[in-house]
Amino acid sequence: MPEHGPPPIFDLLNEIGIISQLSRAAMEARTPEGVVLPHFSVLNHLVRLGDGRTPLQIARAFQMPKNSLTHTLSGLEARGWIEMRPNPEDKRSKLVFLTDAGRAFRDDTIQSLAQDFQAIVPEIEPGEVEVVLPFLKKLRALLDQRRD
Amino acid sequence: MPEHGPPPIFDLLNEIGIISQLSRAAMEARTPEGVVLPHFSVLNHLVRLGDGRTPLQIARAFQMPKNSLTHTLSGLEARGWIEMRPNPEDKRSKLVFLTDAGRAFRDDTIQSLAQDFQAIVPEIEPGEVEVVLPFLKKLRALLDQRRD
DNA sequence: ACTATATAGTTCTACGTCGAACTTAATCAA
DNA sequence: TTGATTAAGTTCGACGTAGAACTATATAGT
Repeated sequence: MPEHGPPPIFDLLNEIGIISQLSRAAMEARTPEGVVLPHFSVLNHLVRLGDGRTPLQIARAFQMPKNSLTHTLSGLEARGWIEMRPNPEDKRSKLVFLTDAGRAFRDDTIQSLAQDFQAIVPEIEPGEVEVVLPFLKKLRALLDQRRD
Repeated sequence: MPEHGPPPIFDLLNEIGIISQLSRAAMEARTPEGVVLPHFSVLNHLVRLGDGRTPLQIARAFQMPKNSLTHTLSGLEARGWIEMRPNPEDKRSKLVFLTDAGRAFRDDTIQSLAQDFQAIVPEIEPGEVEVVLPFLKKLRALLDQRRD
């Protein structure tokens, strides 16, 4: 008598939502007052993929509305972690560059978090990551293309 | 030149954060004005695990501060989807019960979402879920116990 | 029984987030 | 070139979220 509950994707998304909450809290506990996960995420993004990007490119990478990113960038700029320069190729646009202080803060945060996650890292086996991470990327891509 | 990046858990959490955002947006697009993911999550929780629980129990299940849950419950109550009754065993406390309208809304939402996720569900293989879901539960448990 | 402490839930306040409207510049059409 | 449309970024307003303080009740210690 299959009161066939919701498909497993609901369980997955439910769990993902809670983990997202918890990891954000964990991250923000290690970070100066008013510095929030998106701040770190943007810095990390710029380090890994290179700076000199436009705000819109960054916003799209995080599936985040551009007005939200404006707010995040203004916080980063106020702390001297990024610089906004005009985009020579498009006067409407800007380019975002990391400062040395920005790189330093990003590195320090990773250090601090890695230390904080020391107890967790060993519990994660490479084999699991090999399955889970691609799966998550697939799921993200599916959700992304689903919104017309 | 090993600028050895952050450990894989950072990638995992990053991906999880974005998926959480996307799935929330997808869910709220299918839902009446002002009805937000936690509303549905709480209803779903009560259906699956049974109602007659206290707000605090629910808040803990979602790793959510109790004051946030107060807000969510008041929204559910205002829409007639739950009832709050006094807890006979503890006069400080209350018990949360589903109404018929609440169950109906939950079922309808699942229907609508399942339809919406039709394109995604087939892409998810049972074998993947068997690995990913337990992994996520483990990760959640680790993150949870990590906050002292 | 009495006091101190802990717990359930709410209120107050601050803030991150996001849709909508706006400004300015680029692109496209004729 | 001119006018219309699209794109980049900001501003404004509404709202969900969460820390801190508060009220009321329960529990523990003596």
